[in-house]
This record gives sequence, C-alpha cells and structure tokens, in this order.
Amino acid sequence: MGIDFLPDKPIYQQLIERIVGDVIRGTLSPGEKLPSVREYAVTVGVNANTMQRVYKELEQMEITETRRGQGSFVTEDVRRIVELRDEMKEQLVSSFIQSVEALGFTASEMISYLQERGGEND
Amino acid sequence: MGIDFLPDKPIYQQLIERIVGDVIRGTLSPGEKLPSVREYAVTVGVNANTMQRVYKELEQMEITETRRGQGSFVTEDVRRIVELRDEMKEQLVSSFIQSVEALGFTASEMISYLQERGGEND
Amino acid sequence: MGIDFLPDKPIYQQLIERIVGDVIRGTLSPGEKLPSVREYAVTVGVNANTMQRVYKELEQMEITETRRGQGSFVTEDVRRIVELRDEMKEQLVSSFIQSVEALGFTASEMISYLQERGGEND
Amino acid sequence: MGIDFLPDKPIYQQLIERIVGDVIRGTLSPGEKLPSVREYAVTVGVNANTMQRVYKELEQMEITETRRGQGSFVTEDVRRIVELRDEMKEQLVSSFIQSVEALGFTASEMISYLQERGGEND
DNA sequence: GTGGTCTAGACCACT
DNA sequence: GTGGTCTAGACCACG
Repeated sequence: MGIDFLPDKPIYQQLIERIVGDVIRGTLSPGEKLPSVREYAVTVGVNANTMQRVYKELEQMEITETRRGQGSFVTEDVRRIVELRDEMKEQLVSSFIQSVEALGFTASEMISYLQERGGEND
Repeated sequence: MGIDFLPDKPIYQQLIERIVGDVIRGTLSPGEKLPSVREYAVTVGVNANTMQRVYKELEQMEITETRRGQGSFVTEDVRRIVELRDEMKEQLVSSFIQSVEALGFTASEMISYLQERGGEND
Repeated sequence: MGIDFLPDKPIYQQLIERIVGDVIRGTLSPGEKLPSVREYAVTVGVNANTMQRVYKELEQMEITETRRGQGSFVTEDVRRIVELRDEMKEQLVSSFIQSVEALGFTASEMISYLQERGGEND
Repeated sequence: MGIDFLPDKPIYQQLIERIVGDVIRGTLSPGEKLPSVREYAVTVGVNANTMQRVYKELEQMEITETRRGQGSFVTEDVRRIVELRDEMKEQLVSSFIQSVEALGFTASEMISYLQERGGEND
C-alpha cells in the first residue's frame, strides 16, 4: 500500500514509474490484468481522475491494452517490454548525466560515489 | 548566450542549477560579482522578473550575497560552497537511485551502463 | 477585508506577518486549509502574484504545506508552530532592543514606558 | 569604527539612528560640529552620496544645522533635542506594539520577556 | 478549481 | 544603475 509520494514529483508520474517498474521487474506479467481504475485509486489513496490518467498514459506507451468492459491488461508483446526497459534505462541515465554535468561534476566522481552508496536505499 | 531551456523544467530552476554549477565548478569564484539582474536577463533571454527570482533564491540558499545598490556577489564562505557541492551531489544521486529502484533496475546494472556511456556528452 | 497596508513595508511581508500571526494566535488551526491564492488575493485586494509569493514563503518557512491541486494547509506539526512563536518573539525583541540602544535609551526606561502604554492599542 | 550594518535595514537609516542616538545620549553636544560628509563617509566606509543623504535628512529633522562653508552642527536648541528624544521613543514603542499585536502576543508577555533579556545585548 | 510559471511594464529605494 | 516590489494578464500542470 505504498502511499508515500514525493512532494516534488507529480503523483501520476510516480504511479506510472511504479507500474512500469512492476512490469519490468516481472511483478506484473505479460497479459496480467491490472486492478480497475477505481479499485487501484482507492488502494493507493489518490483521486480516480489521477489514476485514470495513469492508465491512459500507460496505454499510450503501449505497456497496457484496454479491452472494453474488461479492464486493462499488461501487453503480451514481450519485445515491447524489453524495449521499454531499455528506453527507461536510457532516459534515466541520460537525464542523470545531463544534471551531473550541468552541476560541474565528472562522470567518474559520480560513479564512485554511486558505488559507495550502492543499494543502501530501500 | 545559452538560451536552451528544457521544456519540462521551470526556467528559473534551470538557471539556478546553471549558476550553482558555475559556482561549484569554479567558473564563478568566491566574492565575484554576478551580472546585474537585468543584464543577465537580457543575456539569457528571459524576463527580468524571472531572473530576479533566480537571484533571490540563490541568496536564500546562501550562495550569493546581495549588497543593496551594488549587485549580487558569490559568497566568500568557501565552506558553504564545499557544503553546497556535497548537498547537490547527494541530492542528485539519491533521486537517481530512487528512480532506478522504482523502475526495477539494480544499482550495479546502472553503474556499468553509466561507465559505458561515460563522458560522451558535452 | 483588511486592506490597510503600511506604506513603508512590502505588502507581501505584511501579509506574511498577518498569517503567521493568525497561526500563532490560533485563528488558523493546525491542518486548516487556507483560502486559495486567488480568493485570498481578491479578499485583501492585492494581485494574485503577490499572494502567490506570500504562500510560497510561508511554505518555505514550513508554516504551511501545499498539496498540489488541493491548496495550502497550516502545518500539523504543532512543535513547529511553537518554535515559530518563539522565533518571532525573539526576533521582535532583539530588533527592538537593538534600536533602543542605538538611540541611547535604557531598557528599563523603555519597559516602564511600555507598561504605561500597555494594551491601549487594539 | 562600527562598520557593522544590518543587511535588512537601509544603511542611511542606520546611520541616522546612530547619530540621533549620539545626540540623545549626549555623545554629540548641542552646537558641536559634525565631521565633514566626506570624512565621515570614509570613516564609516560608505559612499559619500549615502552620507550626504544622511546629513540632509538630519537637517530636515532639525537635528543639525548646516552653515555654508563651515559644515554641519548639532542644533543648539535643547528643547528640540528633548522633543526629538520623545518622538523617537514614541515611534519606537508604537511600532513595536503594533508588531507585537499583529503577531498575536500580549503586551505583558513581551514585557516580561524584555525584562529577562534586559540589556544583555551590546 | 488549485498552485505554479512567465512575460511586460511600471515604480520605488538604495548606493 | 542596482535590487526589490507590484500589477495585469496569460498559460500550464495537477487532482
């Protein structure tokens, strides 16, 4: 029931990241049905409109498919999932690198700091 | 003449990061005078109010000091600058790690990817 | 409908003081919702931007919390409110004492004068 | 030579307060000659224009008289000095009370706090 | 409807 | 000329 949202990032984006993470991680398998918008909204404690938007964007990203009257399902296109994984990774890293350089750090300094810090975060 | 702003982040935040980067990097030295609000605004192509806001926040962060009628100057408190450097580094890394984990990547996977991509960016 | 601003102090500061006063005084309770920026702006007769700035600074002072799309709320952290009360008191008194001494008065002379004048003001 | 100005109050006001304090305190006697604008400016480390303004306002307050080619002198009108003392006292106290009440403190609470703090400030 | 950002342009206080 | 405040009005992102 993770209702812990960072205050400086849109909730809907955090929810998207979370679901995408579940798909990448395999917590949500290809073809698996997602909870209904309303149900999920209640579970997480957000407005139904917000969750609606999350589902909509997931569909636009071709991560889910919506079947009328049945609900939303994780895509069965496994290639898409792998592709997605790479996209996210690329996106994450390049925006990280960009900030790093904007602030005047070197890549190697950051890497060694990352290695120290490792996975200590939850 | 850097008038290249990312569309998804507030301009004033990007400007703050840019100046903070200059201070961390040493492009702006302790005690050095910044351009006047209006001058910098013209240079970068934003409204003077926007730049004013940037300067005000920099002062609140204790990165600059404003002397009335004279302009804004980089703090001469070198310890503050070092501290700032660490803060930014920590902040950057922890938000990166957080996204990495939300998306279901492992730290080590990301690190090796980072090493590949290295400093190819400018 | 208090549209009575002193001419020599920024309006936004007077508004901050006013709201802080309300919080300290308990007129605004912990967790209570503030009027929306626009609504409050109209009520007091200032521009929405000015009020926006007031709300932003209140948030930076950790007196209010802003929940996106929902509005601003007085912090529920009662300790912060008590702390705030002490800060304001200290600040007020020390700047008073400083002026008193700069002008060559003694503390005791001022105190007895204060006692005379007492609470005659509203 | 006290070059310690508070950052949030105009320097010229602080200088006025300081000189008025000297007059009230008797450090500057009625009829005594003030340093020249330039000399005083150098001593205190401010711009000559700023000091010029200070002298001008002191004259408008009828605290000093300027005699052509001779300089500025503290008024010999002792009644004016006494009057001035009362004015400043009144002004100080009423603005203090006003802030106190705006922030929701009671006069008596502040008085007892003032008594505690006494003259510990320099 | 809510907060947040941005522009344009004016006016003031300070040095 | 410098920072600071304020208005007016527009537009966006979020819930």
